[in-house]
Amino acid sequence: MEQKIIDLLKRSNLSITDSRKKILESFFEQDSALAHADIEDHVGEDFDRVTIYRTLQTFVDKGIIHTIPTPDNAVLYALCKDSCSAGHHHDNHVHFICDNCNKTFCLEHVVVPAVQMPNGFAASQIDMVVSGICNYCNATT
Amino acid sequence: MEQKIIDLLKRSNLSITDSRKKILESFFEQDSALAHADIEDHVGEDFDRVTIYRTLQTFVDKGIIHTIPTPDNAVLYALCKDSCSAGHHHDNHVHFICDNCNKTFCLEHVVVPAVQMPNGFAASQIDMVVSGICNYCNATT
DNA sequence: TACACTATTGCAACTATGTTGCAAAATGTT
DNA sequence: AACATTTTGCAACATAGTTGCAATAGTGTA
Repeated sequence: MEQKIIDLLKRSNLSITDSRKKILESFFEQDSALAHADIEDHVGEDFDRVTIYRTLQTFVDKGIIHTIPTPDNAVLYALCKDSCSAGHHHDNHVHFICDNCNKTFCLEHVVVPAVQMPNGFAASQIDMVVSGICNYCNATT
Repeated sequence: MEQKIIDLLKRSNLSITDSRKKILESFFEQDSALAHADIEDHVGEDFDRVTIYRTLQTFVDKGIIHTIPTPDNAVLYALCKDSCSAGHHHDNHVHFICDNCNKTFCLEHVVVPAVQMPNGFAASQIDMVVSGICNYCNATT
């Protein structure tokens, strides 16, 4: 784990710091997307709020994580797959928010469908967020 | 216009107040969706910030307006079509954000397509936000 | 390993956004 | 017009996010 994280930082041309390691760790330990507050909880008092903001921004810039739009307007972050590179996200999958456990997942294999735009409108990016009940909650109720 | 607004308020079982009239007016004068800040600009110093928050919330509850999720996590509001009623929004159209003029539009006639969910996931609501260039900006550049 | 250079962090202060309780004012009803 | 009910404005508070700057830690080089 430790080595995996260090490799990822090196590959992204980032220096290896405690905060970056700890924050990336949060993402690897969790299969769902994380809000800023979740990360603050995970890293505890070790790091300043501002450091977390800046670190997340750095990770987004380098293509390590991506942000997820949510209907309730909270900012969520999730790990990018390997096909993302600095400044160029390949984030065309559907995101899923569970109404029960409130976790957000990247449905990596569900591609956002194309839609026919009205005359004059040109689409460059499409975000699709589905909410409902996730597979874990469905299995346990 | 004045009468149209009063009728709408009456139909929604809301009392007719200056702030509600002025805020509804903002929506009727503008064909695109409005952020809280836009409304604050439009109504000027006439009303308290808190009043605007509460009025918008009331309108959402009564099915007069609906919120739009945006990728940059700003809250936007737009008028509902007549098919919306209190507590029951029929908001299954696609929303469009122009990268040029930054306005947000409801594409009333573009219905959100269905997507195949992975095993175990049950969808109850789907939000789709498209960004690109709107018809007005395309026509004038 | 020690040095110097650069990048990163923490702190403090600030802005923006949104919420709550309560008293005052406006609205609707009789 | 008088009353009961809503709605509003104010003040205070809570949360989220940003910026400048000095202190600190990380990196490459000798």
